[in-house]
Amino acid sequence: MLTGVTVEPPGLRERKKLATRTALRAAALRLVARDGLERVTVDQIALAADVAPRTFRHYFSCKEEAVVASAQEGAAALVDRFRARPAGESVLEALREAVVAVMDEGEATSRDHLTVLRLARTTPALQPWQLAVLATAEADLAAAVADRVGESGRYPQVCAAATFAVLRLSLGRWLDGPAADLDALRAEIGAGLAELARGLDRP
Amino acid sequence: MLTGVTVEPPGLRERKKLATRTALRAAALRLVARDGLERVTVDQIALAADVAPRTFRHYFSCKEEAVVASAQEGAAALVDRFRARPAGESVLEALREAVVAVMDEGEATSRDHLTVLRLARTTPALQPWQLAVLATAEADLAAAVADRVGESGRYPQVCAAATFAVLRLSLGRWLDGPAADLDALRAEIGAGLAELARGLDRP
DNA sequence: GGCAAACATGCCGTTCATGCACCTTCGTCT
DNA sequence: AGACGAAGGTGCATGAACGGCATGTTTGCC
Repeated sequence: MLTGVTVEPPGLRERKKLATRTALRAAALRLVARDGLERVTVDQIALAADVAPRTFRHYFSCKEEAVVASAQEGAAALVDRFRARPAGESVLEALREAVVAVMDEGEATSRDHLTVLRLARTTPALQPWQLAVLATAEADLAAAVADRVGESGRYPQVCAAATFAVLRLSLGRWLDGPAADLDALRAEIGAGLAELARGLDRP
Repeated sequence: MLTGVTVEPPGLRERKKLATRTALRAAALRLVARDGLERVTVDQIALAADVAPRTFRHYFSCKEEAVVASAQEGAAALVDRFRARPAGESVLEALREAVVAVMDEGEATSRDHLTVLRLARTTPALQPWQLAVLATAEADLAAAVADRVGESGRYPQVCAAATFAVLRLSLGRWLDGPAADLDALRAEIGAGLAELARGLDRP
């Protein structure tokens, strides 16, 4: 099992809650990707997700948060894959393989994640919320790194923060660059992580 | 000269504009630090800064942005100090010394910066905006690093992103830790940057 | 002095955001 | 099985936020 939290099967209530949340974030992403952030209201998102407008704010505090929620799932999946990597790999190796694993599997999730990234680059108002998502996932990744190396000091935090920074940069550079295929993205991320592994100082 | 942008002395209009902006961000920080983010309205901030409520949104899109604007000045100062470091120092050395220089000088600015950090830790709604400030400064720092090493590829971006990540983490760890003096903060930042210099991988 | 651009302000409508009360649905206990 | 408590979903009301537009005022430049 990859998710290390809930062991008992979630009840009907939990599943409905998750379904509502998923419907809301999917609707938010779809509408905003189609019409632009400014031309979508919370009411429209709620309507598209078949819930009352008031219900929307039980899940998200604003439409920006709903849009980037898809990226949150991707980041959480990355942490799960990292925890599942064999102990033989070094920390950065395991991280790189986890990234590759996440990209290779969930097609729909992966595409949502990339859609969010594209949106965040063209819509400045989304950037703060996208960064907040990364910061949240960063704490989880730091805990996972701490578990892996058996040490809970500064290193896991620095490692997690630097990794997500490289991930964010690499995706940006990939979207800016000429080659838009996944292999180019893997190479970009690998090169970024290699720089972290090698040490960042320069004379 | 440290600021490498404007060469001609700014006219009266520019100075008044800057004064208004400064008054607004100072008022925002003071009121929010005193009463909490939720209990301060944009109208109150504008009133305290002696401008019309409508004028506020010519400068900031929301009160959160006004509060973290103080941190933006601190980050911009760091980039300036980094550019001023002698060429003999390595990149991370220069960054560390720039941090020390910023902390040692501007007493008022430094305290505002730290106040923002403290607020951002107790007020989750501020976190996205604080991170956005760092991301903006990150681009400037990457450009400065590129100028220093004479290379505009991936390395400057990774270096700037990792540095700001370490800075953010170190300040957080310092605020959490027992010793609240500036020497402890310098040590924390130095240790974090040393980890970046050494390379982050672990077996 | 005069002119054009930029800034500050007021007005107004839309959207956002949240507290409160109520209803429905789910989980659990007996 | 039936009942009860808890939690989610909904509607309503209210205050704040946000942004376009028109207007007066200041600034920079000729």
